Parts: sequence; structure tokens; C-alpha cells
Amino acid sequence: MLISIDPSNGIPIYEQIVRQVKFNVASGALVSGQMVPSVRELAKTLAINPNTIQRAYQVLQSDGVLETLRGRGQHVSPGAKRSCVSQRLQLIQERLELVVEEGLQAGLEPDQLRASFEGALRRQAAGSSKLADEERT
Amino acid sequence: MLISIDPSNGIPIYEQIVRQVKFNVASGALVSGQMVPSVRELAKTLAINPNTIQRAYQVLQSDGVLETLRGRGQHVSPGAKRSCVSQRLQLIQERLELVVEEGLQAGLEPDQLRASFEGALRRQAAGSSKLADEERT
Amino acid sequence: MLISIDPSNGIPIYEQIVRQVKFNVASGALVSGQMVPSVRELAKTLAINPNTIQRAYQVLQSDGVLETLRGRGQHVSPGAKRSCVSQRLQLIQERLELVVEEGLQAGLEPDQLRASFEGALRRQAAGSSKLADEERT
Amino acid sequence: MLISIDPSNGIPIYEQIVRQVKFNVASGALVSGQMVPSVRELAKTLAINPNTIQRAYQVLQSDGVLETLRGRGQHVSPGAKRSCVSQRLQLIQERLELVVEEGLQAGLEPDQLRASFEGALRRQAAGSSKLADEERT
DNA sequence: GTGGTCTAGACCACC
DNA sequence: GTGGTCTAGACCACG
Repeated sequence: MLISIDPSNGIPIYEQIVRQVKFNVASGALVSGQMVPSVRELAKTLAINPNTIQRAYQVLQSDGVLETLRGRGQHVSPGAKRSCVSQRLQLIQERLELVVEEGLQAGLEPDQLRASFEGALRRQAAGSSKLADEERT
Repeated sequence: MLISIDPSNGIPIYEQIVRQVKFNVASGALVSGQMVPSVRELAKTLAINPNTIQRAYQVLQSDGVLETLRGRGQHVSPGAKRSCVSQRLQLIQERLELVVEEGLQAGLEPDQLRASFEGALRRQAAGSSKLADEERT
Repeated sequence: MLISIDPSNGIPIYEQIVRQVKFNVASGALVSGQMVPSVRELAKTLAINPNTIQRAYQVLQSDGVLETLRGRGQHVSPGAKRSCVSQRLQLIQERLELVVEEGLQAGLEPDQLRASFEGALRRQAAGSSKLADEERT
Repeated sequence: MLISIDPSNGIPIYEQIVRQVKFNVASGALVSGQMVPSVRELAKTLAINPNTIQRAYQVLQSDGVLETLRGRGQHVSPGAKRSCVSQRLQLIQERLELVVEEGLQAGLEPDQLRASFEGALRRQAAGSSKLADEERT
């Protein structure tokens, strides 16, 4: 599992952790039942106050992503992957809906929006395939 | 000009005002040279602290949307419309790019994304035309 | 609104606050839209660290009971009463179910349980009416 | 004797063990004089830290349920059954009292509570008789 | 004035 | 060793 924090980007640190853990669960980098680093350990590796990690883990617990095993630590709860993935897809859907709405409100024709969309798709596909190529080397 | 504030949606109130003024300029509801309400007046009609209006106007000034006429108040600067429109289109473009990127990262196929996009387009087109119909009555 | 804290009863302080606020909402002592004391104020009156109050309010927010109004404080969200009441009734129902289950498992006959239940009902009714009488004086 | 542990349900593991041993004594699955598994043995079968078993046994000793036989281990003390049964009945009584009290406080009428109680009784009776049927097969 | 975040350090129960 | 709670004090954005 890889977590990286940017303390100066406006998003609260605990929130960054929450998102990245959910992202890791959704992408399969963290599987159900797997232990996550202890509060103190993660705090040390990220050079962050343990309270902040604690808070992130609390949020993840109340979102049903983590479960604590008494005295042993925290692990990814069963079923977490499914909920994280569906959450993520729903988020994307909502944002797509929103940007389309704003585009139409701004006076863009559906065809103009469609062209922008296809352009974005081409650029991103190119970028990611380039990345994949680089990884292959 | 129509401005509506929601004090409990997380977005700072001054930011809500900035966005809605820019929106109104971009859509033509506010034209260059037109005076905007004074700080005190707007504060009273929105039932909001004058400091907040003041701050919103400051941001709009430094963004080149408003200009102070000494002793007479504020008016929409010449050329504001063009910059607001282009800002808006750029913002939409960026967000579209971003949501496409996330969708691909989440493992969606381009065709799935395209289907979501077309669905959103249909729904929004239907919604807005219905709204226009209602306005016509 | 009346909140009283017992720092030595095992239940975390923030949890005691959460429960009592929900209780007050359910009983109508706090109505939708009403402001609750500010974090600092409540902290002072209860002689408790503001962080602890903050935490209680956070929980109440994520439970949909409170909403923050930017820069002005927190108020009871619309619809909070309904959800608090239904939560409470559901809790009572679950506990009743549980105690009946345990009673039967312990070998008690339904009639014995019923007698205990009626006894409890009589005692509580007597106690509460006595209380009501005392309040009347 | 059957003991099952859930490390992620919030109740301390040693407490879960204490309850289940008392339950087994009350129900007759463990009779006075019968030896209980050694700390190490139970720790191994439950895959739990021996310290935890040790603590559970300590509590059971101070509650008068278990007795140490020097060098031979622990056995159920004489009279343990009676005290476990009475403890259990008292606990049930208390909880019934409490739930009735809360129900009345929540504004429920005695008749409503009674209806809930009878409903719970029916459901549990049905559930347990079905279980008994299944066991018979 | 308001809430929100973060740090530092302490204490506790549990395993 | 683990997580959970609490205190104290600081800083920030917002109104």
C-alpha cells in the first residue's frame, strides 16, 4: 500500500489518507482481511501526528472500510472492496452529470461537448498507454 | 441579477457570491458598465454580513470582473464578459478531462464512459428543455 | 437544553453528549433550526476540553442531527427529530427482542417472562407518575 | 463446552469467554467439579493469546465460578450453577426493567410496549422451536 | 465571534 | 505491542 501526503494542498491530511485507503481498496491493492499499518507505525512513516492517523482510521471505520481487531490492529473489512468500487463509480457518474449540466448551461451545443469529451478521452488514453509502455520497460 | 446563498453547504459564502456574479456576467444577465448593488444594499437583501460582500467584491475586482468608480460604487468592467465566458469554458474543459481520467483509472472502458456521457447528455437536455418549457408558460 | 456529564461512568464524554443531544431532539427539547451552544461555550459550561465537544458535534453532524452554518455556529438540521425518534424506538425494540431471547434461552416460561414484564411495567408506571406528581407540586 | 470468539465486535475477548463459561454453567453444559481446559490448551484451540485466557479465568475465580486445584488445574466450583443461574435471572430482570423504563420515557403507551413484547415473544418462541426441531434431526 | 485541523503528550484497556 | 479517549494549545478560514 502506498500513501503520499501533501500537507499544503488544502485537503485535510486525514481526508487524504481516507481517500487513498479507499482508492487502494477499490483498486485491489488492499484486500479484505489484510491488516493496515498500526496508527503509530503509519504516523512514523508519514511523519505525522498519530492523532491525525487515528482520525482517518475512525472515518474509515464508520464508513465500513476498516474493522479493529481488539489489541491486534485494524484490517480491511469484508465487503469493503465492493462498497469502495461502487462509491467510486457513483462519484464519477455524478461528476460527469454535473459537468455536462454546466456545459449545456454555458451555452455549449451537445456536439461541442461531445467533441471535448472525445478529445479528453483520446488524450487520456494516449497518456495512460504511454505510462503503461514506460512501466513495461 | 439573481443570487441565492446556502449557508450550510460548505462552500464559503463569499465564494458563492463570486461564482454567481461571474455566472451572471457570462450568461449576459449582467452586462459591462452595469452597476452592481452597493455592499450595504446587497448585504441587506441577502441578510448577510457586509464584510462577506466586501470580500466577494474584492475578489471580483482582483479577477477583473468589477471596477470601482470613485464615490459612485462598482460596475462590471469592460471585457468582463469575454474573460468570464472563457474562464468558464476552460473550467468545464478541465473538469471533463479530470473525470475522464478518473474513469479510465477506475478501470472503465472508453465505451462505458461514452455511454455514461451520452446518458448524462440526454438527461440534462431533457431536464433543461423541460425547464425552458415551464418558463415559457 | 440540559446536558450533564459523568466523567467516571465508562461511557466516553463525547458519546454522552451525543446521546443527550439526540435525546433532547427526540423529546422535543431541541427543535429543528434551533442553534446549539458553540463549541467553546459548551466546553466552558461543562468544564470540558473544546476538542471533546468538537468531536461530539462531528459525530452528530455525520449522523445528520446537526448542520453547521458557516461562521455562525451549529443548528439542529431539518428532519432530525424524525430520525432521532425512529432510531430510539428501533433501539428499544431491539433490546426488548434481545432480553426476551435471553429469557427463553435461560429456561424461563413465556408466562414467567410475561409476569416479569408486567411487574416492571407497574413499577415504572408508579415511579414515573410519582415523579409527575412531585413535579406538579 | 462450546466457546466462540469474535475479535471484532467490541466486547473484550476475556469478557466474551467469561460470559460463555457462565452461560455453559447455567445451562448445565458444565457441571460442578468438571475440569475446564488448561489455559494453554484453551488458548491453542481458540487461537488466542494465553494472557487473555488467564485473565478470563481470574475473573471467573473471583466470581466464584472456578476453583484452582493445586497442580491439577481448574474446575467448576460447587454451587457455581446456582449462582450463575440466579445472576443470569437477575440480569434479565434488570434489563427488562430498563427497557420498559426507556420505552415509557420515549412516550410509548403501556399497551404499545405490551404489543411489542408479545411480538418479540412470538418471534423468539417460533425461532427457538424451529431451532430445536432442526437439532432433533 | 464561529468551526476545523493539527500537534504534542498523557492515560487507559486490551492482547 | 494495539486502539481509544482526553487535554492543552496553536493556527487557520470564515462572518
